[in-house]
Amino acid sequence: MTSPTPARTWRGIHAELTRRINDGVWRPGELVPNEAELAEEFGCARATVNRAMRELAETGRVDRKRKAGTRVALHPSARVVLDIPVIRREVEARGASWHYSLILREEGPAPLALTARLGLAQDAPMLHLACLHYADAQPFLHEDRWINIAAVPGLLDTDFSVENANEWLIRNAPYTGGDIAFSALAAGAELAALLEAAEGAALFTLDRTTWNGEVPITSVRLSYAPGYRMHTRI
Amino acid sequence: MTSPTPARTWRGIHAELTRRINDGVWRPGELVPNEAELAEEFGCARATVNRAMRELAETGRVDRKRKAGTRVALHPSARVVLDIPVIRREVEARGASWHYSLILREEGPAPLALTARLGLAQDAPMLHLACLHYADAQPFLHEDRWINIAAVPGLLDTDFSVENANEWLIRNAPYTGGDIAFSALAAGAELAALLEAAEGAALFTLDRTTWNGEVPITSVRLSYAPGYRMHTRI
DNA sequence: AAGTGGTCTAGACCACTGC
DNA sequence: CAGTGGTCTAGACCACTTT
Repeated sequence: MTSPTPARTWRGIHAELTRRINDGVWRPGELVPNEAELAEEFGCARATVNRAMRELAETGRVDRKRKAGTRVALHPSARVVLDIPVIRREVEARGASWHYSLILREEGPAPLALTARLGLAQDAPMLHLACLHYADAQPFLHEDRWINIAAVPGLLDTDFSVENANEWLIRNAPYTGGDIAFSALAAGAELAALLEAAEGAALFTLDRTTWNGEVPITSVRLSYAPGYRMHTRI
Repeated sequence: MTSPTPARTWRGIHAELTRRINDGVWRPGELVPNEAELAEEFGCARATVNRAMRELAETGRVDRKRKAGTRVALHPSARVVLDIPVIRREVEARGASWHYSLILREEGPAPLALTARLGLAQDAPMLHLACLHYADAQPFLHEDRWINIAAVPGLLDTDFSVENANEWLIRNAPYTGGDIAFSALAAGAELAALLEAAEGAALFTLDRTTWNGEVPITSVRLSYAPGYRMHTRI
């Protein structure tokens, strides 16, 4: 086993620390030497060790606390970075041509379940959009979206039968945070018809709500056509 | 809108750069000032700007290339960090008690589709395990796993009716990389029965294959009971 | 060849937190 | 209070990429 990564670099040190954890030199829960000691051992600056350790902490391999030191994580959970691209680009990346069709546009109050979750008044004006994204001639995903009209200037002036909401919002409604949930749902009759799938088919579904500070921006459910896989590397 | 983050820190600079992108001060595709110039503007060291910029690059807000400089990303894709915990802990985090039952243990060759994907000989000795994880008395997920016997010392000596494979492998078979795919699958008759779900129910499914260098370690499919949601914050 | 980001250094001070 | 990680600095050299 040669080490293709040069030592003394933060990558080299990261690799060596990873090895020590994997090989059980440092056992789960165990306290590892502090940065100053490791810097001396590796003959490098403390900042270099810090950089390597920070990566290990970000991926959950170690837990770090001031004064308490650094410990090998007891329950290393796999941490995965998912890239959720703009839908058009995802379709095009598959070599298909993308197009898009607006199915529904409606102004009015949202379901109570939604306004409650967003912390909005029940009668807050919302824009409800539903659209289909196609890969070539095939339905790719169904987008069901509610947008907080008060939070997005210019929203009502935009023609979403031409402009697609997914990309328009990225450009025009920045957000500071939000949450995402993935699940599997059985296609109801209407959704099945739209996606040209069998009723009850298993659909990969993504629910995303975004906020700008305290202000809710939009809540969307993306239902992918059957067979969709979201893929990434570790 | 006060700025609770002090300027001059990398977080403060990160926030200010983010603001400039969000507010359109720097448009998508546009070249932003180089690190030295920004360091001068903010009155800080270049390393501090570098740290802020690195975060922006990691989350896909900007694209950086040596010599070419830093540009605001044209197609910002949402980058999401998913935490996939050890199953037992995930169940316990819901306040349920976890238990586990081995359904199948079989040594022998794997299906051709699998060996081919792993780059193993068709007759490579593999261990096939199937198990169910429970939250209290309710089936939580079904685990269908193949393990490369040659790559995992001590594998055949382990009693997986007592020890659960998920955690045993974490401790005993480190990996350097792999891939993960999420999808939605309809429950077949057997799986539906095991999960006490209706046949055809939509199941959230995770396929994960891990490698240690060039050596395939294990390939597993986790099928969660209906209703499961994988959740994270942005 | 030259410009840009990537990294490293040696030192310093600060912030948090367990004791 | 004292030990540890978190961050910042000023400077340097390097690696990559475009010109």
